[in-house]
Amino acid sequence: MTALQPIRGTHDLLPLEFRKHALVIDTARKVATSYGYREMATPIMEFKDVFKRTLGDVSDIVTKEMYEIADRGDEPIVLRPEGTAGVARAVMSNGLTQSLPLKYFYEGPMFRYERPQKGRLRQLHQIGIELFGVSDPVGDVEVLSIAYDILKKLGLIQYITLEINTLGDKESRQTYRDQLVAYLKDHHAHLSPDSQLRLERNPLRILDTKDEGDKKILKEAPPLTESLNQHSREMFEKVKNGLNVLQIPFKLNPHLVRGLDYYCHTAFEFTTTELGSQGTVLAGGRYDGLVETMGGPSIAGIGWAGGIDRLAMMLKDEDLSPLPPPLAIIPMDEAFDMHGLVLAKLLQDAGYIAEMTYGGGLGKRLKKANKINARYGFILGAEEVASHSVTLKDLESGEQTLLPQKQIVDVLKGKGVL
RNA sequence: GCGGGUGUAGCUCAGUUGGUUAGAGCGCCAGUUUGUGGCACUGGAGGCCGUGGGUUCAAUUCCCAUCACUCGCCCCA
Repeated sequence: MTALQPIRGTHDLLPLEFRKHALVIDTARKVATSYGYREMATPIMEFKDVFKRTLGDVSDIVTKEMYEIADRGDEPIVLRPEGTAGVARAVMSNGLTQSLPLKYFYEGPMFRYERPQKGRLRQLHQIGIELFGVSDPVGDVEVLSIAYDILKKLGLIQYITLEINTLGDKESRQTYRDQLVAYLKDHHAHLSPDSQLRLERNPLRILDTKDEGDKKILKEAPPLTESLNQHSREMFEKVKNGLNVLQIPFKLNPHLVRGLDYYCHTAFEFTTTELGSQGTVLAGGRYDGLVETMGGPSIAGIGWAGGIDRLAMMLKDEDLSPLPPPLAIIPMDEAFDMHGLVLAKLLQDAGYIAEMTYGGGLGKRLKKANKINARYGFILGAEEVASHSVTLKDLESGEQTLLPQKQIVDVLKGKGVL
């Protein structure tokens, strides 16, 4: 039986759920396109180095969450755990650093070897936006605006809060890191075990702790804002101003720290309380140093990734537009099935959704027509076939009329059916 | 990776203080209705009670392990 289960942390997307995914993707694609962002796709597999170099050697994603694939070559290959590094790699591979700015939208599966939970899968699906070559904060604002529009169009924005913070540039970040570490070292013994570990590996993440004891210690800690240099402060001011101008509400969260190494300056998260502990639904920030760490020129970058699975989970069945009712093709006997298929094709070519009913006589097939929610049925019996006609039945009123097959498209149009 | 909970029919869930053939509702199939559906009535199929092992005369029930889901932590979208 275990062989019949999907692999842990993966899911089948049956039509109902698939439509929610599709709605998220279609909405995002439409909005991104309206901002001039172009859709692209990178391979699902990459050399391990692409992520190792960029995400930071100590991040969980690199140290323990990547699916490594056995390959015949020597270079280790992995299933991509996130999208940005691959897109940055593609920019360099294709020599696109000469044609800035670059504006991209992408969508697809990512893979992380984690313990599955609600909203946390091993195969997860993301939409994402990347903007390369714009160091001005107007880029930050634009990218945030795209995210906001998408969430709004999905009807989810009322359940979602935008939190933002700045990490400052490299210099500010380093200064602050030193200060924070110095302070926390004095309190080392009182920190939670998790945070003690983070102090070595990624001290900034301690700011985001959920431990009450840690939180108390952090209250007295030097605030990040004081370590920001002039430039970093100005950047952040402009971002906040821009959001105000566009009337995008946000909450400052000085404890917001992105996990991935490549982030600097603006960091943001769209969060919800609807999904339990997996509250982040879309997140990102600025990553000016990313391309350079991969061995390319120094190019500014900013972007975000959104969790399709999480967003889709927030959608209700009613958020989906109802499927148009199909036309049911009803041969009265298997002998007329082929005639039915021919008739169906006629309707399909005219732009209608025509669904065949299979097996059984008239009564059984009418039942099947009801089940697929058809509004009209096209009955084909010996009489109809002999006279190249068809009986059109209104499945709501029961009213039916015999008409020549040639006329059916016109008749449907006359009834206003499309 | 760490800690807690759950696992009975396609779905939602009863139940068995360890003891013959494990139930309901919905859904599915068929019949009443062999050129007329929705409603109704009648009947039927479908479960190695997640999987493997142990204890016992006897296990779906108790114990252990395992798998999956789930809640929290870690991490992240």
